[in-house]
Amino acid sequence: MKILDLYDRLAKHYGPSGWWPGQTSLEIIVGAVLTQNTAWKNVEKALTNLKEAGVLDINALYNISHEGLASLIRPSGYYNIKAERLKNLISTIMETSGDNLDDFLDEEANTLRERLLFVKGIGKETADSICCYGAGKLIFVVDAYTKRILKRHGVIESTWDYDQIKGLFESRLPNSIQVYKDLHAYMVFIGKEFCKASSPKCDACPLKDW
DNA sequence: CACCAGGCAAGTA
DNA sequence: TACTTGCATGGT
Repeated sequence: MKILDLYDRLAKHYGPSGWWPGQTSLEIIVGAVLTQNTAWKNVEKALTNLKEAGVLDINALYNISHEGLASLIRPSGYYNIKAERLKNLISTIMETSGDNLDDFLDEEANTLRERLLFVKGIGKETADSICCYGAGKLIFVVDAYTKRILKRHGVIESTWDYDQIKGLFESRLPNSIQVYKDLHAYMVFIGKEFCKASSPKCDACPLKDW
């Protein structure tokens, strides 16, 4: 099957992806919000600021002011709206599980996903990143690169929506969290390097004759 | 200088 | 359903 072959080729080409770079589950979920439409390098600066200020902590994030939070995450861009989104997420965690993030994440996969999607500012990609990388759930993360790559290889039509593409991967991949994590990362690697919207470099692409 | 980065929500037609 | 726009910093 094509999707399995896709994983095999990329795993051989790249090896372990190293994603998600976060150390703790809290760092991963905060990073998931901060990286929305933003380069990871800028997210790292924001995360460093949060750590140095001692607020990479559920209670601290719950108690910090909007202005204080916004100023710390400034390097990751969209700082006002992201401060709001982080506050919304932290509030939902507090209301659901108190300050126990592990309890919040230790929930049936689709229940967790729906709780996350209910939060204003958490869309499908961010929710699924939190489920997959933060909570270790077998939920495949779809992004714009993945859609473009599959479309260019004739696997899908442009009418396919997010959940259809997610379902395609989940129905074809083995039940391995490591496979889910690495394959999404590989799709981003390929998208950035070889499958850009303008000036794609198909000659050098590892998926040339996939 | 232009363009992109590991999106989302709200508004319009 | 399918576009369009605002949100904002930092790297290439």
